[in-house]
Amino acid sequence: MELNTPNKSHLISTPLSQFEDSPVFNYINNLSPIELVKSVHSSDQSLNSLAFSSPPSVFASPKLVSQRDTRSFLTRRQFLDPSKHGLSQVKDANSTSEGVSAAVKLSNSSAEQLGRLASSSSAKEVTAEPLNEQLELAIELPEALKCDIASPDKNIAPLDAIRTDTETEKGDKSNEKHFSYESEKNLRKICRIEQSEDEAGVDWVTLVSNVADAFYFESSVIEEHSEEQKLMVDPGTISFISNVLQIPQDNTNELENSNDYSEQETGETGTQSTGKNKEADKMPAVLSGTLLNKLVVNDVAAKVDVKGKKRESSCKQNRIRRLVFEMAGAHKKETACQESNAYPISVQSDSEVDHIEKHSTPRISMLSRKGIGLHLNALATTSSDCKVVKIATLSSTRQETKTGLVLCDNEDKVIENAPQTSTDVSDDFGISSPKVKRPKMEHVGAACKRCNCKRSKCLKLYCECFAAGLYCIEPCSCQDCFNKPAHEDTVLETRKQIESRNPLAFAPKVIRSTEFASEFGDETNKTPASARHKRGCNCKKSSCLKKYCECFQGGVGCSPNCRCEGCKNTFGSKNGVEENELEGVEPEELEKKFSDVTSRDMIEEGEEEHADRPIPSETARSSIQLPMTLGVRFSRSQPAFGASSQMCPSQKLGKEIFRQPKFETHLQAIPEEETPEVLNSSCPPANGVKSTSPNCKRISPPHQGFGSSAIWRSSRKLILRSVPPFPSLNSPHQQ
DNA sequence: GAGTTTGAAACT
DNA sequence: CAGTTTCAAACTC
Repeated sequence: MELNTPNKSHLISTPLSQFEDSPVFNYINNLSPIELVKSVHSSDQSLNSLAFSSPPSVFASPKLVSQRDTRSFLTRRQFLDPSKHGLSQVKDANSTSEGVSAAVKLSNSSAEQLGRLASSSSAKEVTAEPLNEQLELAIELPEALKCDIASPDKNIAPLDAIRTDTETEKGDKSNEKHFSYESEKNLRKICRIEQSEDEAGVDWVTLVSNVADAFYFESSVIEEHSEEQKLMVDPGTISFISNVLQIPQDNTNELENSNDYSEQETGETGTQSTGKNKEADKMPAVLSGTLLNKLVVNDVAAKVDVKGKKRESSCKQNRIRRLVFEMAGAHKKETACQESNAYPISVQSDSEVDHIEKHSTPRISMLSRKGIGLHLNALATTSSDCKVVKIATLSSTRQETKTGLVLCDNEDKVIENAPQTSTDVSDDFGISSPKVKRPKMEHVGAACKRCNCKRSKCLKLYCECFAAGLYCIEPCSCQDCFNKPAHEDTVLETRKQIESRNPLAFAPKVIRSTEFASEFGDETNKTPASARHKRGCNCKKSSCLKKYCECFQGGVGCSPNCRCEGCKNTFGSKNGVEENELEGVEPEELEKKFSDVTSRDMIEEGEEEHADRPIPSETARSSIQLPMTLGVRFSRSQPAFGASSQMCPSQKLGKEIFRQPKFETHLQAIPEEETPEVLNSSCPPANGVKSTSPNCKRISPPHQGFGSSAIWRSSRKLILRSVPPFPSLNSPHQQ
């Protein structure tokens, strides 16, 4: 456990100094204050590696970078804190006796460093230790740390937090391997959880709907507000945050308990953790590892956590949340949606959390997946980066773990599978209608995605799971599947090969309208869909009115890039001309078509169509976009990703810019969070689904989120009324 | 659930 | 780059 600590300090200290000295470092710092901070943090903990390593693709977008920076603070802190805490904790533990071994392990120097870190992160909690050079690093952190410190529970929390941290670290170290391996399990579990969520979904949905406002608020708070502010803002939020933060720790604890990493006190919480919890915990741990942000939060949470033992339960939730946060933070940061998502959760009281846990977890899982997936993808692509991170800490190591890859993948797929995502989303929300759920169970599975590959070994893009960057899981009916953690190397290699051939192979297929517009110009804008398929479709017989069409499947209109024949994409024909044709053909026909396809699928309930079937592209878009933004979850997801890349990868833009994005991913993972644009485009169906669901309320937000342009038009009404979302996408025959 | 259709992915 | 084959999802019955 502690083994790493000395090394860490080592690694961290040297690298940092070096980096700082390097011209490059200076240059970077000059670029933006935020970066400077990052650098500092990173230096402190080795997070740097993370920061640097941060998945390129994901971070590619400048926006993301900025956002990240902000989050990077958090994440860094988290890392640092955890490690710090761990150290500090160790010290404390020593005093207490628990951490003795740890303390012993820690060399004086290492201990000092750790203490420094700890002090920086959470001065109160950690006794002020002599700050050395590292203090500088700490200094940068201060604000964030202060926030943590600010946490009311400091006094109390510290110990717990520390313990948890230490435990987490221990657990992490010991478990790192486990994580990698377990990560998948966790993911799967998450998926399962999601499914289970559906059951509880209703409550969750209600919560979500209720909290929607809070979400926005949250997001703003989280992102913008300093930690201190957070504390100031709301105990509840704080608790939430703390929970989130704690999750890792708690998780670690739980993990330890479950895993036998009992080295320490796991006893307190550990026993409680049930199988689910364990799973969830594991997942979180992994996630936490991957997500620095989570870590940061964790620190705070730890402090806050002190309050209650609810943590245990909350921890699980928190873990999930973390994932969400991480996802949001890492990916979107900006996207209010994510935050909102996270926030809502955070806002909830522990009891609420517990109550929600089930629900939230699934979502989270979804989100996490996405987020993770994205990260993972980035990581996968930049595995090296991840490795670098390892130096930092357990968390980093965790990131390295393959799980990350898995997650990333998931996201990708999700993104791609917009339609499914929609369904997934609906599921998430979905909780809503039971009807939806069932049909979606597939989706649920889809959420995780399920494939049915027989000859591709799930190592080709034919495999949705693989294409999405996800590992195949139980729900899959694939044969001779190599897309499993056990074959990680193979998977990664295959991915590389595919990417070498087509760098965008794993990039999101759908691109936002904006991006799109920028690239294509007005035309794209004209198209109804808010987003476009990056490569475009090549449909000849489906008229782009069936899921065979990726554009349609993604819930986006066809673009000039499409080589489709007889395009009648209800989301927007590839050419204005065609649209015109359609339109010209007649609004009526369009309506019919749209209604037939979309409406049928989407709007079953009726009136909706009204809305607007015709939907002028623009109107649709506008409506769509709005929804997206509104859709807490969705909006976030995309923004974050979009900005960063993950979410919305505009395909054309390039994976680099946006990786994630497949519709499905959005939907699946997060209807809430990520769905964003992509989802919007693709999601519509999902939305529709949800909307249909009895829980229209819930749905509405999602709808927004989904925002497929076309959908949205109808969505307006749909949202309010319960529209069946997308037609084909979700349901189906399904129906 | 089996069979067909479809279009992307992969291959040549 | 174009043509063909392979593949698995989407769809139909």
